Amino acid sequence: MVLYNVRATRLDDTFAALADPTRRAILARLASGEAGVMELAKPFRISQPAVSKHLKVLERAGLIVRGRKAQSRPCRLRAGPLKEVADWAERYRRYWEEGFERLDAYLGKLQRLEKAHARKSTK
Amino acid sequence: MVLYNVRATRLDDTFAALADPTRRAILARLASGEAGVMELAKPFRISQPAVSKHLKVLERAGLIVRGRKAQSRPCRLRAGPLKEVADWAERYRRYWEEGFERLDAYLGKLQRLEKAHARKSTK
DNA sequence: GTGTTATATAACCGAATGGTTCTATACAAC
DNA sequence: GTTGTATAGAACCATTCGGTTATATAACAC
Repeated sequence: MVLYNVRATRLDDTFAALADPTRRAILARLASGEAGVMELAKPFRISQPAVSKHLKVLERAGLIVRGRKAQSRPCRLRAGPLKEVADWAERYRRYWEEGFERLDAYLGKLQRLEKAHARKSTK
Repeated sequence: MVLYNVRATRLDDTFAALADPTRRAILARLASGEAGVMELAKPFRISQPAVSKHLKVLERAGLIVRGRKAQSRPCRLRAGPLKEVADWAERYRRYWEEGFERLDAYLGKLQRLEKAHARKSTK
C-alpha cells in the first residue's frame, strides 16, 4: 500500500502566503522596487502591525528579504519560491490544455513527485 | 492616494487549497484518472470525513468536479485554476531570471493588475 | 539628554482550518 | 424489506489566521 508523504514542504508556506490578496498586492508592489513598511502599508486600510505580520509571513516563505536603512527595514522581493510555484503548476499544463482526459503518461511521474514512504506521524 | 483592492478572487481559494500537502497529493493522484473518496483516502492516515472535507475545499476552488456512479462520487481533476496560478506566477518570471534587480518595466503593469480604487470595507 | 519616526512585539479577539467521532443518507445486493 | 458499502454531515476540539490596540525598541534629529 502506498502512503503519501504529507510532510510540509516549502510549497506549503509559499501557497499559504500567496492565498492572501494583501500579500499578493505587496509582492506586486515590491516587483517595482524595494519599499519600507510604511510605504507598503499606505494603500491598505489595515494597521501598520497588520502589515508587519503579513511581511513576516512573506519573509518566512522566502518571498521577501529585509534590509536595514536608518529606521527603515526595506523589503525586497525574492522570486525564487514563485519559480517553484510556476514549476509545480506547469506539471499540470497538459491537463488544462488537453481537455481534461488521458493524462496517463503522467501517472507515474506526478505520483512519484508527491509521494513517499508510509509515515506514522502527521507532522 | 492609491488603494489596493483586496477583494477575494478565485486565486485566493486556489492558493489556499494548494497550501495543504494532502490536497496537492490528491490532485496528483487525480491527474492519473478519476477516483472515489475511499480510493483517495487510502494513502493517508486521516479519516474518511477528513478526506471528504479536503475534497470539498478542492471542489469550491474549482480544482475538481464530482460525478455519481452507484454509491461512489468519483472526482475528476479540473486544471483550469492551475493555469491561472501558472499565469500569475509567470508574471514574475523575469524577476527570478534577471537576478532580482531592475524590473522597472514591470512597475506599472503588475500594479495595475492587482490594484483598484479605494474601498471602505474589507470584504 | 528629549523628541520624532519607523518598525516590531504583546495581548487579545472572532473566525476559519484541519482533524476527530458519531450518525445519517443513498444506493446495491440479497 | 434487511444488510452492506460509499459518502456526507453534525458536533466538537485545538490551532492558526488576520485583524485590532497599546506598548516597546531602534535609530535619527536636535
